[in-house]
Amino acid sequence: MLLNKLLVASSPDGVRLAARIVEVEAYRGSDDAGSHAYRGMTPRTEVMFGPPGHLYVYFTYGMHWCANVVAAPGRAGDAAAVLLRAAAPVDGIELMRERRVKARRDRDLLAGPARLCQAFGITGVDNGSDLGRGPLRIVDDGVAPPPTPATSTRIGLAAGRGDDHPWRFFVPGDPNLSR
DNA sequence: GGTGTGATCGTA
DNA sequence: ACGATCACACCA
Repeated sequence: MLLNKLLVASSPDGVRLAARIVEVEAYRGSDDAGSHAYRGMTPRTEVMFGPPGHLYVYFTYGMHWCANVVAAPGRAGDAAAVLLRAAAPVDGIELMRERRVKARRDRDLLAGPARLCQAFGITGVDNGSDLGRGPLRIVDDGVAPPPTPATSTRIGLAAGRGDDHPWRFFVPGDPNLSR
């Protein structure tokens, strides 16, 4: 359960960035038509088939990066990942504002998978990085997950492409959720 | 608050 | 040809 865990990054200039994860989506593999891994492993999705706890980063719409945490698949040889969709700023808000000039208010800094990557400086060079060892980490600082996480269908999927699975999970009422 | 549209390019 | 999106314009 990633909800309410802390995403932490130390930028090159030593600034600590931290944000509390408030919205995620689960993606599976061969049984999930909405997943990049649906049609098996490709160069792009290789990391998704690898060890859990690593970062799967992909490029989409010709301009955006999005980041997933690789998870343990239901069956060996299959794939699973959790897309980081939104987070609440905790530390390093100044740097986040510099990287997200278009954000009108602070709750827009991390409210969306590509926005989150922009604020944290996550790009393709981070693909495959180990979240337990690298400059990007996910930390449990003792804040419990919401007792009853809210759920919905996943966002941005075409009809019939797994869009009916209720695999979006979020902290109910959090102001930093994606649109 | 909501809806609609263009941007921009790697992937299959 | 299309996408696990965003920003902006416009309407309410």
